[in-house]
Amino acid sequence: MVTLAEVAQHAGVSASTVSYVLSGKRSISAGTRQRVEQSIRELGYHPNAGARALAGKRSNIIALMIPLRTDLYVPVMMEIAIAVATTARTHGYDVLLLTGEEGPDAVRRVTGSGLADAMILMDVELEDERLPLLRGTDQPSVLIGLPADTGGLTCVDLDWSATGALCGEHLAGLGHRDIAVIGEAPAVYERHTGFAERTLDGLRSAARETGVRLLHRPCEGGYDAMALTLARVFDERPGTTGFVVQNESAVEPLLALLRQQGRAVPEDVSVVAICPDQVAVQASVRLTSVAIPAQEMGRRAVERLVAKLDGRGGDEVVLLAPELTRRASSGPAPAAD
Amino acid sequence: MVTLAEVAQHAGVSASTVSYVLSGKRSISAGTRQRVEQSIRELGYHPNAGARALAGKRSNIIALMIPLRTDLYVPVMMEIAIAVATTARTHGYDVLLLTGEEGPDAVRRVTGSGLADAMILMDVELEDERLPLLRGTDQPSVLIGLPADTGGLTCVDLDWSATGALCGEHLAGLGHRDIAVIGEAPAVYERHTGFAERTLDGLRSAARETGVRLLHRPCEGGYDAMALTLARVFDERPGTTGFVVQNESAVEPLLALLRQQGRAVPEDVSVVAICPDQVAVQASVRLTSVAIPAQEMGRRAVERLVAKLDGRGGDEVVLLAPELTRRASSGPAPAAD
DNA sequence: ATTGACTGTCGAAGCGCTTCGACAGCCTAT
DNA sequence: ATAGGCTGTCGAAGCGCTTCGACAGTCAAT
Repeated sequence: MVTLAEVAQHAGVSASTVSYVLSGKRSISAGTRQRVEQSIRELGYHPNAGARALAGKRSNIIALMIPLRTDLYVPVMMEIAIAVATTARTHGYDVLLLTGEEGPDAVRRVTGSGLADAMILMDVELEDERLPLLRGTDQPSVLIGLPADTGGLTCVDLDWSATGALCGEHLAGLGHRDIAVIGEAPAVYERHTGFAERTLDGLRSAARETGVRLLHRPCEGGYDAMALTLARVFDERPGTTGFVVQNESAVEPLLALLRQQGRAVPEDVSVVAICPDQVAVQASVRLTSVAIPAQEMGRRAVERLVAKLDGRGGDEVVLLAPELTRRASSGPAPAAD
Repeated sequence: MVTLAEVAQHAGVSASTVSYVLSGKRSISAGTRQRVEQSIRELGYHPNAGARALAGKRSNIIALMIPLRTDLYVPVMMEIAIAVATTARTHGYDVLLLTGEEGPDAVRRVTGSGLADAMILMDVELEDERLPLLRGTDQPSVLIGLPADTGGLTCVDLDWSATGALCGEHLAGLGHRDIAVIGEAPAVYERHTGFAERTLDGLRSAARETGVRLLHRPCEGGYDAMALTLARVFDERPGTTGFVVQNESAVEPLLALLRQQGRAVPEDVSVVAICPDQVAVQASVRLTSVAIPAQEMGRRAVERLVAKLDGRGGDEVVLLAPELTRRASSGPAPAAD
């Protein structure tokens, strides 16, 4: 293993000079710089991360805490994680992967040990038990997701309430009067995940303003669960002509079941999905949808975090505006019989 | 920030004693140990990771290199990543997330800087450009996936060739004579990803031995691509009654298209999928499938790696035996007309 | 009693880096 | 000619930990 001292010797300068060439924190003459850089290349020198962290009091590592569950939006989580890792690298940071398993202890451990300089938390619940810890430390952090109280926190999220409203308004604007919302699994609501509740809020207020009737049904994914849910929906509201689906694994089952029941999309029934674009275009009917901008969420989170690490900017809530893309699954409500 | 020295002072012992209490590398009297542990708890001490890495020459970090692409088996990748992170924690390691983006440079950087003690590589190609680097370093590594030449490497993977054979034998055993293989996207074969080619090899040799005809067609996922592919298959081999699908995003489209064409599953056509169990049971027809044991692959990879780090065991190729679960999508071939 | 082997603890060195203060050499303004 | 200010480089201290060798004390065997 090559050390700074060896590079210094090879280049005929002192260790501190090499360090300053590397960090750029003091001016170095062009000649010296070139000689040092040459030596670094020739010897294949890589600064030792541990020594750097110890002496410099920064690890250049960002911790990313992802949910342990694989029941929820897996591709979205993955896309966020990859965007975080990629963006972090462009700022000179590496990413440490933590699962939710350890819970608040992971926050303590990472903060306390100086393993990471900062952290990004995903899958934030409305009353998340990790929040007091974050507020109580001076280590920068960014949440992807919105807790109930955002005071003293930096958050990045899709504006779910606007997303719900957008879906509601779209269907209402097409003349639908009875709308069913196929939501995430019941467990998601039970643990008070912000995005699910907020979407519902947005839908409700849109419904109120447009005089539309809303029926919300949580739904585990898959065919069987969806079949049951759908039967109940039509049972309770036979006149339902609009669907908003916020559950990736219910999308395709819903389309198949509607087809099977002889309800044409979009002639008889309109469907709006809240899902990644890829899912929307790969479905059996190209879906009108509000995209989940996973990549952008990951990127923005890192950028906010790096800004904080550089002492730029403070706490802030970044809400990304939803965009509805009209595709083939939504159209005017059929004339009432 | 609390340091070792402060803990030592608080407990009335020397720093080295505290260190030995922590590491257990020398015997400590029960009384001293308790006093030290008490002080650690009271002060909320966490050893500084950088200092540890520097002095101990181990970072207790495992690097995990995941593919940048999100076009391939995303849930599988995610599940592996989570299993790796979870298993690593139980052995006292954290996980550093690297994307394939940096390519071989990432290997150099991590190895050279001592950032990680070892690494796990996913999405290994048959002639992967990272392999020479791994062979040339004494840092332990494990591949998830099998390159062409496994000499001097430790690999963990599903036995894809056996998987292909198992699928072929299952369908042949049910009397099917014409089998179509719906594979991954053409790009996957072009970049010589081992698992895709090996599965095909297994299928081919099973076909040879059972006298079955095989038609292999790569396929991008989604409905449109699948529709095109399916049309070509029946065009070329009208008598096809068995399908093997190795492409998550083609599974549901295939089922829908078959249904649409009036071909009943499993009465007219049998389908065997190679996919995670969750996909198999959530599909519109519960699919006979060979599961991709993502969790186990992640777990085994970490365990092999930890063994190597502890100086136990050397290079080894671990092939997990495939298991075919018979569900509702496969049955006897229909009598020939 | 004396030796020898353990046990439990300590002090000090050192891991590879960053950073602070010092200073030589040079240039510009007086 | 001299003071003052830059620029570029160096030496040394120190970050918080691990680990090695030393050693005081205890106990069993001679």
